[in-house]
Amino acid sequence: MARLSDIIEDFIKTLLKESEGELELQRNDLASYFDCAPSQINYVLATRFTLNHGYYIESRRGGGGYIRIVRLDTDKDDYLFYLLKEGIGKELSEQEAVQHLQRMVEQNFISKRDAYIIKSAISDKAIAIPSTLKDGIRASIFKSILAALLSLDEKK
Amino acid sequence: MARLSDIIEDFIKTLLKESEGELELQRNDLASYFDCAPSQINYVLATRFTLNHGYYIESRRGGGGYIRIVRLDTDKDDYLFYLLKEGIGKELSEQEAVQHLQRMVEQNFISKRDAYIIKSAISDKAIAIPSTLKDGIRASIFKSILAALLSLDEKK
DNA sequence: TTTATTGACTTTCTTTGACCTTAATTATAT
DNA sequence: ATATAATTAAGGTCAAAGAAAGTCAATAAA
Repeated sequence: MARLSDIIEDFIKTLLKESEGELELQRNDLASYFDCAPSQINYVLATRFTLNHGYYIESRRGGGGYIRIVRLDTDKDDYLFYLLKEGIGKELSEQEAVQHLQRMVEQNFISKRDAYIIKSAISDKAIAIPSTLKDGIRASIFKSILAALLSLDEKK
Repeated sequence: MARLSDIIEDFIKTLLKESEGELELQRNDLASYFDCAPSQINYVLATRFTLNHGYYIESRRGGGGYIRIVRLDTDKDDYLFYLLKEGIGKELSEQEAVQHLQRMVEQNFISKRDAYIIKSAISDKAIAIPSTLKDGIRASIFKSILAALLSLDEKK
């Protein structure tokens, strides 16, 4: 018997296909649809819809709350997608980050202005914590920015 | 399922646009128009029309009472400079950061795309460290970005 | 041993209502 | 006519209830 988590994963991916890569759902609805604990939805999201997998999750609690799942656009830019999935590991130095940004500008994926803003966000000065932690934070911030850039939603 | 508070927020913002940023209304009228408790109007104002959001609220009780909402329009560089120098202290919550970003978008200081990228950089998820440190890092990253935005303006 | 499942508990956000304060108007007493 | 009291007409506050999602650790399954 296929694991429920896999079934839920497939279900969400089907929904995403039908809705062109962007989807808002109610955790409790989905849980009761599959007759499982609500927290299992979180488990599925945490293990199969991470940034590294190419998905971006947003959510809100309270009345009218939701979970929003965005499939990042693979076609948009292979290099960025590669960076997000494999090119950036657990840590990223300032120097490496700047090199990535340079290349992104050269490839015309972001403007010089974008690069300048992003650089300011991930600079050593901005990340004012003990240096042992810096590269880890920088990696996660950089990935988060890549996800935003790859996000389908052009309006934003 | 759309939150009533959001609908009321939009309604007020539409009115504000029509009246060039200044508006007087009756709490009870608005509440009965939306068929909600009067105190929900206060909730909307308290959560969506704060100073950080760029609004100023004045009111008066008793007969002939009113609520006056004023959108604070400012000069871009003045605002960024103020925010950088005084408006943001040692710590900045994600919520506050988003409020500032919303205001910057509404005032056309930055694009929605910019805001989206910046938001991704300062989100709780991106800053993956113990929560006691998060707001401090966020403040310093946010300031660093503000400084970048300011210096981009100077280049012109 | 790793991966899934479950459920108790927590946090966040929204909605509602009971009660409080302030201002204006109207009625009453001097 | 005037000062005062009562009434009415606003808006404010706060806490409780409700509506979501998140976390984490214990167990179960593979």
